[in-house]
Amino acid sequence: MTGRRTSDDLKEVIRDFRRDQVIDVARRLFGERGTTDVSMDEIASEAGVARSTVYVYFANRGELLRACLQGMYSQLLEAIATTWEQEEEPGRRLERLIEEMLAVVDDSPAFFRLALVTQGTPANDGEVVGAELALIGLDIARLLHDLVVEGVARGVFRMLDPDVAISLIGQQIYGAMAVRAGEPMPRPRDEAAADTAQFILHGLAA
Amino acid sequence: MTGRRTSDDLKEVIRDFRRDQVIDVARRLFGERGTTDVSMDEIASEAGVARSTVYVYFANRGELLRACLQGMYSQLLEAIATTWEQEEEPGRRLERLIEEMLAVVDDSPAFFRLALVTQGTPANDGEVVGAELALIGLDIARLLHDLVVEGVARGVFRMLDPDVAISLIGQQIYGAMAVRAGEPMPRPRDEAAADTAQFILHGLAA
DNA sequence: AGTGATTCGGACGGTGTGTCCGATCCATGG
DNA sequence: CCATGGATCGGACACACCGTCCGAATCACT
Repeated sequence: MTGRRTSDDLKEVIRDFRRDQVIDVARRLFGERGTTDVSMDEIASEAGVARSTVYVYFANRGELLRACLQGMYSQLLEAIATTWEQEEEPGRRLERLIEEMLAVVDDSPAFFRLALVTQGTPANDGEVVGAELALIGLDIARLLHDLVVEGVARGVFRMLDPDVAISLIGQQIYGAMAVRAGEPMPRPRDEAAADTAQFILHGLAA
Repeated sequence: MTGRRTSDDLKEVIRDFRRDQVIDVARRLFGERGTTDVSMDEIASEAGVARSTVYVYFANRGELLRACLQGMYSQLLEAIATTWEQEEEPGRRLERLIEEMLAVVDDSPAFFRLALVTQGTPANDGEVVGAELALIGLDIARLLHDLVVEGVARGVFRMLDPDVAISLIGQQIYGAMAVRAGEPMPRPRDEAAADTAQFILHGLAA
């Protein structure tokens, strides 16, 4: 509403702003009540726009879901990146990594539950979201790979196939997230992360 | 009048038979393509009955889902029970337990994905199924509890809070199931179970 | 053959999605 | 000052699914 002159750049900005406006609302609602329970109607009205306008910015429900996931994802990656710089020791890094991922769960448990399910499903929402999730998984796997190699090099981890190790660690983290997503009153996040990390480290220990 | 009891019993049998007929189809379809993607129409026609007839046996979609889960569940418990008798050593029992659970996943991966999501959600399908899943979790937790106590008593596991141990083991298994449910071409089941069990046992080792 | 239960087929109202189009607002440029 | 074009609105439409209902047909048993 401020500003006299509108250039094409400004229109871009406005457009992005509108988009984010809808995405924010959708993320909140999806996070609170799950995806199947939130209609496009509700998102639109909550965001203060007409339903048809939402379809100007997102081709369909799936695209909106994808946008929400991408937002969650980039947020997560950013958090992990700073963690990665702050911590050096593999065990600490793992613990902080887990803590960041649990934070995502705490942020929007119901939404995360969706993320879990849709993995690999050819369902309506699923196919798009599943692909997105797979990419996230790959990125995290890369981080874990480096972490395992580093740990083995330092002699704190026993020798084992990095691929198997990644898979097992990933499974543990996945399970921790999923279980937490389902709990009405989860434990303090740092405690949970510490326990999980310690258990994994025991399993990896030399 | 004559043979009333037999007649009634027969009706019971027929009724159960019909029910199972629908449940079998539903389990297959849900397992193949997920729950959101299979309509009641399709289940009915695939089972060779009218849609309205399905609603004679199941109050709604949620009830049908519950019935499917219960079928899966009792099948799983039965398999575990025989395993439990065959195996004595905690490590072996754990490995076989995991193998049985992965078998459930292999049986109907898409369906199992549902089971994961709905946990704790107030979504339409979710609330009923979630409750069912919670019960299953409790039963499995009981088994794991005994297993941990036994392992500690034998001195093969290090001393740790059984509740924490159960939670961690559960998370690992949960993750293993979830990841496998999302994989198009999962590894041989026994290998996966062996790796997972071994990792857990390392984490528990004295 | 008669009777009661079971199943069928289809109609209905409700809800949600995605598409479409005219009406409206508003900044810009002539 | 007004015309123009883009963004937005609001609502209608077709489609799909769920759950309910009811009359008609079918079947099993006496």
